[in-house]
Amino acid sequence: MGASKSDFFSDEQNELANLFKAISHPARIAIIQYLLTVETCICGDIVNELPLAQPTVSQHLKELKNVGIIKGTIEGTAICYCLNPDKMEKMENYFGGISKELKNKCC
Amino acid sequence: MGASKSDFFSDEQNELANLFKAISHPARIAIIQYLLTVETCICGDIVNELPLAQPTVSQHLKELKNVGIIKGTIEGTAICYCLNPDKMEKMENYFGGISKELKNKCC
DNA sequence: TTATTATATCGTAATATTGCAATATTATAA
DNA sequence: TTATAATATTGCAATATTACGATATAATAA
Repeated sequence: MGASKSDFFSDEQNELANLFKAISHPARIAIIQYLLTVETCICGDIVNELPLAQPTVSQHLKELKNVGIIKGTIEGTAICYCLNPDKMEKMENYFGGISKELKNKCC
Repeated sequence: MGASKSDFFSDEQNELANLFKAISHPARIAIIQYLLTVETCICGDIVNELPLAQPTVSQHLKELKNVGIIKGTIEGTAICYCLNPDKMEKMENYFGGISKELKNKCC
């Protein structure tokens, strides 16, 4: 046996879990943070911003891409990454719903 | 080498990553969901709500407890779990900050 | 005391993640 | 065409996560 009995959970539960898994690593939090500080979406040197080797950064970017949190378009030799507001909003809304619920409970 | 070069990232980046890691599994999303539907914090039978064996559920609860997302107090034979609004708010605020930033960018 | 009930911990197998060197790919420049 | 630059993929070692049977612990009930 091992990891992940996702068949027994709802699509919604699995999607949320996958989105949160994508941002559950400090390097990927840092990538998102960097994308926010850059003026436009045209970036390119994310590798130089992180204390990790190029293949490792590429892998982290792939994971963010796989769940749709970032989008990348080819811009000559470089690649232009930007955040996908829809996915960020999906996660934000999850907490929005929860904090409303919590106000009606004890604790 | 392997997992986690957390020393190279900030405390804030690591804390956020750890919080999101805690909710990056459908079972733990389901646990949070269940805690929200229960009227009061006095619960107990979370095991029966999930398609997982008792030791597995206990392990998932432990991970949520470790990062402070849930709190548990002994209530006779059972244990009363409830969500910690502070941690939920911390995650919610993270997205609040981001969606503000995103409004000023392209994409 | 001896059940019983609820939860936690231990041990272990299966699988997933992280990180990077080496190499491949892709697009432009010379 | 042959560099050069930027990013992706492959392969692999180290480590982490997931799941659960067996067992331990803690609180009440008989």
